Parts: sequence; C-alpha cells; structure tokens
Amino acid sequence: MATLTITKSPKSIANLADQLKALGDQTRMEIMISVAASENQESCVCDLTPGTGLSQGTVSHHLKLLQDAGLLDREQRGKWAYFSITETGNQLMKALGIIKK
Amino acid sequence: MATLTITKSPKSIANLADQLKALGDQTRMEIMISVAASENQESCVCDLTPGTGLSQGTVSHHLKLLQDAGLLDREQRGKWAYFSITETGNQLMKALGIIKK
DNA sequence: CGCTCATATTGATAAATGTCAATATGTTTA
DNA sequence: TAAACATATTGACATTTATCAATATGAGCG
Repeated sequence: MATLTITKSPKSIANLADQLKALGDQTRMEIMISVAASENQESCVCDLTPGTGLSQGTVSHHLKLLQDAGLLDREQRGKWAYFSITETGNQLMKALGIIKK
Repeated sequence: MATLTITKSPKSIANLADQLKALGDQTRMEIMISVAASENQESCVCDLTPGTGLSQGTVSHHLKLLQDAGLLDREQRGKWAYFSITETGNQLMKALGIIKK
C-alpha cells in the first residue's frame, strides 16, 4: 500500500476539479491575481478589463466563470459591480502559493 | 495596498495555470489520484483504463496531457508503460490537500 | 423621465477539447 | 521472424470554450 492518504471525498474532488478548471486559464489566473493584489482585495470590471486586452463582455464572462466556481464574489454598489476573492478562493490561492499570508 | 504578496513570476504563473488546467478535469484528477494511491505510486495504462470507463486510446491521451504538464513521468519497462507522479505533481497534490504526507 | 455609464447577455464564429474506432508502433515471446 | 500484447497515434466527430460586436439591462443623474 502507498504511504499516502487520499484526503478528499469524490464529491469534493469533483468540486476541486471545477475550481482548478476555473483557475487553469491564463486570463482568469491573472484576473484572480489582479483582484487579490488590488486595494481592499476587490475590483470592478472596468478596472480589470484593460489589463487583459480583451473586450468588456469577455472579461465579464470570465468573471462569471470564476464566480460560478466559487472563487469570486460579486457585489453591486451603485453602477459598479465589485468582485472579491471568496474564502474558498483565498484558501486555494494560498495553498498554491500564489498569494502569501 | 493589499497586505498580501504575489509570490510568483509571470512565467511561473503561466506554468502553474498549465498544471491546473491539466488537473482541472475530472478524469485526469481521478487518474492522478489513482496513480498516487497505487502500489509504488505508479500505474500502467492497463491498470488505469478500467476505472475511467473510457477507451484505452483516450486514457493514453489524458496521460500524455498530464505528462506534458509535468505532473506525471513515464517509464517504459518491458511491454508496459508505467506512469508515476513527478515531484512537481506531488507538491501540487499535497498543496491542494488531495494527498497527505 | 430620458440620458449616460457600467455591466451582462446574446448570437455568431473560430479554436480547442474529449472521445471513439481503427490503425500504427514497439516489445516480448513462441 | 511471426504472433501476441501494451500502448500510442490518427482521423473523424460532437461538444465546449474563448472571443467579439452588438444589444440589453440596470443604476444613478440631470
């Protein structure tokens, strides 16, 4: 027998695979980092769009994917939609060593 | 400024995104776990195929993707090709809490 | 209320991905 | 060397994905 132990249930494995799928994309990874690195750990679409070189609609689409994966939260404040890293997202980014502390 | 620190270079970020993309798939995640959990942390295609419910060719394809992402090593021994988790793959699986120790 | 601004959605399109069946490659064995 | 076995590759196909331009939605403001 192997000395290691599988620590996750099939369900959480599937869930994790979904999260990794969301993060396993250059654009979305950059978005997550950008949000994490921004003031108050939150950004609106208008802040995120320029850095990607993509259209506003496309960025909105990626944000939705990250949101669906449970990695980003969305909050509407006035005209702006603010996206912030969820606790899940934070844990994942930390576990991967992308962000520290 | 955010209190957190981005700890990776753009290049290693891209590299990590590639690894996550490889792991962010139910089938490939199961393959990785299966390899990790197997005797000597290695498996041949014939051992891995039945569990997936997929054709031999398809499993071979997924194994190649995992290999290309640097998560699996391949070693030919006689007629069999043995796949084992690379150090990189091991670190990633541990970081994600999929395997322990 | 009508305008403007920020974001979301839609429809279209091209590219990437997952899959299989069939075939090719490479290795051992008779 | 021929046959058998394990794996890889190829070609085809359906599905998913990334993307944009255009349009819709929704919120504040004049």
